[in-house]
Amino acid sequence: MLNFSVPMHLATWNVNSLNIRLPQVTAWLQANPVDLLCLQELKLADDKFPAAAIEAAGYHAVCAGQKTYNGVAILSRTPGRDVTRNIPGYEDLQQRVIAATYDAPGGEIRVVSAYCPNGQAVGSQKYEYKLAWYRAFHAWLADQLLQYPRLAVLGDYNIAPEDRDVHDPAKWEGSVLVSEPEREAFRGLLNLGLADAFRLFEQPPRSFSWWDYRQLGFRRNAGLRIDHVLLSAPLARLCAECTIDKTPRGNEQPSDHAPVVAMLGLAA
DNA sequence: ATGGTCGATTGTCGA
Repeated sequence: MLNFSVPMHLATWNVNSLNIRLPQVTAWLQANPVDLLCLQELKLADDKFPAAAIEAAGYHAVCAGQKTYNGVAILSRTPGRDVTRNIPGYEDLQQRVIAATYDAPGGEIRVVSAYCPNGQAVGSQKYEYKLAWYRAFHAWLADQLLQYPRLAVLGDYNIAPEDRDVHDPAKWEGSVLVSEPEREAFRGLLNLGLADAFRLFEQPPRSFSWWDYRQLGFRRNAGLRIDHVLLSAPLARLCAECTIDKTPRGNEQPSDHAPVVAMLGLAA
Protein backbone atom coordinates (compact mmCIF):
# COMPACT_ATOMS: atom_id res chain seq x y z
CA MET A 1 0.00 0.00 0.00
CA LEU A 2 1.30 3.43 -0.95
CA ASN A 3 1.12 6.29 1.52
CA PHE A 4 0.97 9.71 -0.04
CA SER A 5 1.86 12.78 1.96
CA VAL A 6 0.91 16.32 1.03
CA PRO A 7 3.07 19.07 2.53
CA MET A 8 1.27 21.95 4.23
CA HIS A 9 3.26 24.97 5.37
CA LEU A 10 1.95 27.07 8.25
CA ALA A 11 3.69 30.28 9.26
CA THR A 12 3.43 33.12 11.75
CA TRP A 13 4.88 36.62 11.60
CA ASN A 14 4.51 39.63 13.83
CA VAL A 15 4.82 42.36 11.20
CA ASN A 16 4.69 45.43 13.50
CA SER A 17 2.35 47.44 11.22
CA LEU A 18 0.93 45.85 8.10
CA ASN A 19 0.81 49.32 6.50
CA ILE A 20 4.59 49.60 6.63
CA ARG A 21 5.32 45.93 6.05
CA LEU A 22 2.84 45.00 3.30
CA PRO A 23 5.50 45.00 0.52
CA GLN A 24 7.72 42.76 2.66
CA VAL A 25 4.82 40.41 3.39
CA THR A 26 3.90 39.98 -0.27
CA ALA A 27 7.57 39.58 -1.23
CA TRP A 28 8.04 36.97 1.50
CA LEU A 29 4.95 35.07 0.33
CA GLN A 30 6.27 35.07 -3.22
CA ALA A 31 9.55 33.56 -2.02
CA ASN A 32 7.83 31.34 0.57
CA PRO A 33 4.45 30.32 -0.86
CA VAL A 34 3.14 28.91 2.41
CA ASP A 35 -0.41 27.59 2.62
CA LEU A 36 -1.25 29.74 5.57
CA LEU A 37 0.29 32.79 7.27
CA CYS A 38 -0.80 34.14 10.65
CA LEU A 39 -0.03 37.83 11.17
CA GLN A 40 0.13 39.90 14.34
CA GLU A 41 0.39 43.59 15.19
CA LEU A 42 -1.39 44.78 12.07
CA LYS A 43 -1.92 48.18 13.74
CA LEU A 44 -4.78 49.00 11.40
CA ALA A 45 -8.58 48.94 11.45
CA ASP A 46 -10.47 46.31 9.46
CA ASP A 47 -11.55 48.85 6.84
CA LYS A 48 -7.87 49.64 6.19
CA PHE A 49 -6.90 45.99 5.68
CA PRO A 50 -5.12 45.69 2.28
CA ALA A 51 -7.51 43.01 1.03
CA ALA A 52 -6.87 43.66 -2.68
CA ALA A 53 -3.09 43.31 -2.38
CA ILE A 54 -3.46 40.12 -0.34
CA GLU A 55 -5.90 38.70 -2.88
CA ALA A 56 -3.54 39.67 -5.72
CA ALA A 57 -0.83 37.70 -3.90
CA GLY A 58 -3.10 34.67 -4.10
CA TYR A 59 -4.45 34.55 -0.55
CA HIS A 60 -7.77 34.72 1.24
CA ALA A 61 -7.76 36.63 4.50
CA VAL A 62 -9.67 37.00 7.73
CA CYS A 63 -8.70 39.76 10.13
CA ALA A 64 -9.54 41.30 13.48
CA GLY A 65 -8.00 44.74 13.53
CA GLN A 66 -8.09 48.02 15.36
CA LYS A 67 -6.53 51.41 14.85
CA THR A 68 -2.95 51.95 16.11
CA TYR A 69 -2.50 48.82 18.25
CA ASN A 70 -2.69 45.03 18.12
CA GLY A 71 -4.64 43.35 15.30
CA VAL A 72 -4.36 39.83 13.90
CA ALA A 73 -5.09 38.06 10.62
CA ILE A 74 -4.84 34.71 8.87
CA LEU A 75 -3.89 34.60 5.18
CA SER A 76 -4.64 31.32 3.43
CA ARG A 77 -4.67 29.62 0.05
CA THR A 78 -8.16 28.26 0.71
CA PRO A 79 -10.92 30.22 2.43
CA GLY A 80 -11.51 29.93 6.16
CA ARG A 81 -14.85 29.33 7.81
CA ASP A 82 -16.37 29.46 11.30
CA VAL A 83 -14.32 32.55 12.11
CA THR A 84 -13.96 33.46 15.78
CA ARG A 85 -12.69 36.88 16.87
CA ASN A 86 -11.37 37.45 20.38
CA ILE A 87 -11.62 34.94 23.19
CA PRO A 88 -15.33 34.16 23.56
CA GLY A 89 -16.62 35.35 26.93
CA TYR A 90 -13.49 37.38 27.68
CA GLU A 91 -14.31 41.07 27.42
CA ASP A 92 -11.39 42.81 25.72
CA LEU A 93 -11.19 45.84 23.45
CA GLN A 94 -7.72 44.74 22.31
CA GLN A 95 -7.87 42.68 19.12
CA ARG A 96 -5.51 39.79 19.85
CA VAL A 97 -7.12 36.60 18.57
CA ILE A 98 -8.67 35.28 15.39
CA ALA A 99 -9.43 31.66 14.56
CA ALA A 100 -10.78 29.89 11.50
CA THR A 101 -11.25 26.39 10.13
CA TYR A 102 -9.61 25.21 6.90
CA ASP A 103 -10.08 22.19 4.70
CA ALA A 104 -6.91 20.15 4.37
CA PRO A 105 -5.88 16.66 3.28
CA GLY A 106 -6.91 14.22 5.98
CA GLY A 107 -9.56 16.53 7.37
CA GLU A 108 -10.14 20.06 8.57
CA ILE A 109 -7.62 22.05 10.58
CA ARG A 110 -8.47 24.74 13.13
CA VAL A 111 -6.00 27.62 13.13
CA VAL A 112 -5.56 30.36 15.72
CA SER A 113 -3.52 33.53 15.18
CA ALA A 114 -2.71 35.13 18.54
CA TYR A 115 -0.96 38.29 19.66
CA CYS A 116 -0.49 37.63 23.36
CA PRO A 117 0.02 40.64 25.64
CA ASN A 118 3.55 41.94 26.15
CA GLY A 119 3.18 42.67 29.86
CA GLN A 120 5.51 45.69 29.88
CA ALA A 121 7.18 44.97 33.25
CA VAL A 122 6.79 42.40 36.00
CA GLY A 123 4.33 43.68 38.59
CA SER A 124 2.75 46.29 36.31
CA GLN A 125 -0.96 46.44 35.51
CA LYS A 126 -0.15 45.27 31.99
CA TYR A 127 1.66 42.27 33.48
CA GLU A 128 -1.41 41.36 35.54
CA TYR A 129 -3.53 41.77 32.40
CA LYS A 130 -1.14 39.43 30.58
CA LEU A 131 -1.48 36.68 33.20
CA ALA A 132 -5.28 37.07 33.33
CA TRP A 133 -5.43 37.03 29.53
CA TYR A 134 -3.39 33.81 29.47
CA ARG A 135 -5.83 32.17 31.90
CA ALA A 136 -8.71 32.98 29.55
CA PHE A 137 -6.66 31.88 26.52
CA HIS A 138 -5.84 28.57 28.24
CA ALA A 139 -9.50 27.86 29.05
CA TRP A 140 -10.63 28.72 25.53
CA LEU A 141 -7.93 26.57 23.89
CA ALA A 142 -8.96 23.64 26.11
CA ASP A 143 -12.45 24.04 24.69
CA GLN A 144 -11.16 24.43 21.13
CA LEU A 145 -9.19 21.17 21.49
CA LEU A 146 -12.39 19.34 22.37
CA GLN A 147 -14.07 20.70 19.24
CA TYR A 148 -11.07 20.51 16.92
CA PRO A 149 -8.57 17.66 17.44
CA ARG A 150 -6.42 19.12 14.65
CA LEU A 151 -5.56 22.49 16.22
CA ALA A 152 -2.65 24.81 15.36
CA VAL A 153 -2.06 27.89 17.51
CA LEU A 154 0.42 30.32 15.98
CA GLY A 155 1.55 33.73 17.07
CA ASP A 156 3.57 36.08 19.18
CA TYR A 157 3.32 34.61 22.68
CA ASN A 158 5.58 37.25 24.23
CA ILE A 159 7.12 34.48 26.35
CA ALA A 160 10.53 32.85 25.96
CA PRO A 161 9.75 29.38 27.34
CA GLU A 162 13.24 28.36 28.49
CA ASP A 163 16.66 29.85 29.10
CA ARG A 164 17.92 28.45 25.78
CA ASP A 165 15.36 30.76 24.16
CA VAL A 166 17.13 33.80 25.63
CA HIS A 167 20.38 35.33 24.35
CA ASP A 168 21.52 36.33 27.85
CA PRO A 169 19.56 34.41 30.50
CA ALA A 170 21.41 36.02 33.41
CA LYS A 171 20.58 39.51 32.20
CA TRP A 172 16.94 38.61 31.54
CA GLU A 173 16.34 36.49 34.63
CA GLY A 174 12.99 37.31 36.23
CA SER A 175 12.08 40.06 33.79
CA VAL A 176 9.02 40.32 31.60
CA LEU A 177 8.85 37.79 28.70
CA VAL A 178 10.95 35.41 30.79
CA SER A 179 9.54 35.47 34.35
CA GLU A 180 8.46 32.24 36.01
CA PRO A 181 4.71 33.06 36.13
CA GLU A 182 4.79 33.72 32.39
CA ARG A 183 6.70 30.50 31.69
CA GLU A 184 4.22 28.66 33.87
CA ALA A 185 1.40 30.08 31.74
CA PHE A 186 3.18 28.86 28.61
CA ARG A 187 3.76 25.40 30.08
CA GLY A 188 0.05 25.36 30.92
CA LEU A 189 -0.69 25.51 27.19
CA LEU A 190 1.72 22.64 26.54
CA ASN A 191 0.00 20.66 29.30
CA LEU A 192 -3.24 20.92 27.33
CA GLY A 193 -1.55 18.59 24.86
CA LEU A 194 -0.04 21.20 22.56
CA ALA A 195 3.53 20.76 21.32
CA ASP A 196 6.05 23.53 20.64
CA ALA A 197 6.74 22.57 17.00
CA PHE A 198 10.19 24.18 17.01
CA ARG A 199 11.34 21.89 19.82
CA LEU A 200 10.19 18.73 18.07
CA PHE A 201 13.47 18.93 16.16
CA GLU A 202 17.14 19.53 16.75
CA GLN A 203 17.77 23.24 16.23
CA PRO A 204 20.76 25.53 15.92
CA PRO A 205 21.80 26.93 19.31
CA ARG A 206 20.86 30.55 19.94
CA SER A 207 17.77 30.45 17.74
CA PHE A 208 15.55 33.48 18.29
CA SER A 209 12.48 35.04 16.63
CA TRP A 210 12.65 38.61 17.95
CA TRP A 211 15.47 41.11 18.29
CA ASP A 212 15.16 44.56 19.82
CA TYR A 213 15.54 47.44 17.37
CA ARG A 214 17.84 49.08 19.90
CA GLN A 215 21.50 48.33 20.61
CA LEU A 216 22.07 46.51 17.32
CA GLY A 217 20.05 43.59 18.68
CA PHE A 218 19.91 41.65 15.42
CA ARG A 219 23.55 42.16 14.50
CA ARG A 220 24.57 40.83 17.92
CA ASN A 221 21.90 38.09 17.77
CA ALA A 222 20.70 39.50 21.07
CA GLY A 223 17.23 38.02 20.74
CA LEU A 224 14.48 35.95 22.30
CA ARG A 225 12.37 33.12 20.93
CA ILE A 226 8.86 34.38 21.65
CA ASP A 227 6.99 33.49 18.43
CA HIS A 228 5.71 29.94 18.46
CA VAL A 229 3.76 27.31 16.56
CA LEU A 230 1.84 25.06 18.94
CA LEU A 231 0.31 21.88 17.54
CA SER A 232 -2.19 19.43 18.97
CA ALA A 233 -0.97 15.84 19.12
CA PRO A 234 -2.60 14.70 15.83
CA LEU A 235 -0.82 17.55 14.02
CA ALA A 236 2.45 17.30 15.96
CA ARG A 237 2.74 13.71 14.74
CA LEU A 238 2.62 15.00 11.17
CA CYS A 239 5.06 17.87 11.68
CA ALA A 240 8.25 17.27 9.69
CA GLU A 241 10.03 20.60 10.09
CA CYS A 242 9.93 23.90 11.95
CA THR A 243 12.29 26.77 11.21
CA ILE A 244 12.78 30.46 11.88
CA ASP A 245 13.41 32.53 8.75
CA LYS A 246 15.82 35.26 9.81
CA THR A 247 16.07 36.64 6.26
CA PRO A 248 13.39 39.36 6.50
CA ARG A 249 14.86 40.64 9.77
CA GLY A 250 17.81 41.76 7.65
CA ASN A 251 15.60 43.78 5.31
CA GLU A 252 15.63 47.55 5.17
CA GLN A 253 12.95 48.79 7.58
CA PRO A 254 12.33 45.31 9.00
CA SER A 255 9.83 44.07 11.53
CA ASP A 256 11.55 43.30 14.82
CA HIS A 257 10.19 39.72 14.52
CA ALA A 258 11.09 36.92 12.09
CA PRO A 259 8.60 34.48 10.55
CA VAL A 260 8.37 30.96 11.98
CA VAL A 261 7.39 28.20 9.54
CA ALA A 262 6.15 24.69 10.28
CA MET A 263 5.69 21.95 7.69
CA LEU A 264 3.09 19.23 8.12
CA GLY A 265 3.03 16.07 6.02
CA LEU A 266 -0.67 15.43 5.64
CA ALA A 267 -2.04 12.08 4.50
CA ALA A 268 -3.58 12.47 1.08
C1' DA B 1 26.17 56.07 31.39
C1' DT B 2 19.24 54.08 33.17
C1' DG B 3 20.02 55.75 27.06
C1' DG B 4 19.59 53.43 22.74
C1' DT B 5 14.85 52.37 18.06
C1' DC B 6 10.78 51.79 15.83
C1' DG B 7 5.47 52.78 14.61
C1' DA B 8 1.49 55.61 15.16
C1' DT B 9 0.98 59.98 16.16
C1' DT B 10 2.07 64.79 16.65
C1' DG B 11 2.36 64.23 23.10
C1' DT B 12 3.86 60.48 24.08
C1' DC B 13 2.82 55.70 24.53
C1' DG B 14 3.57 50.82 23.52
C1' DA B 15 6.85 47.34 22.32
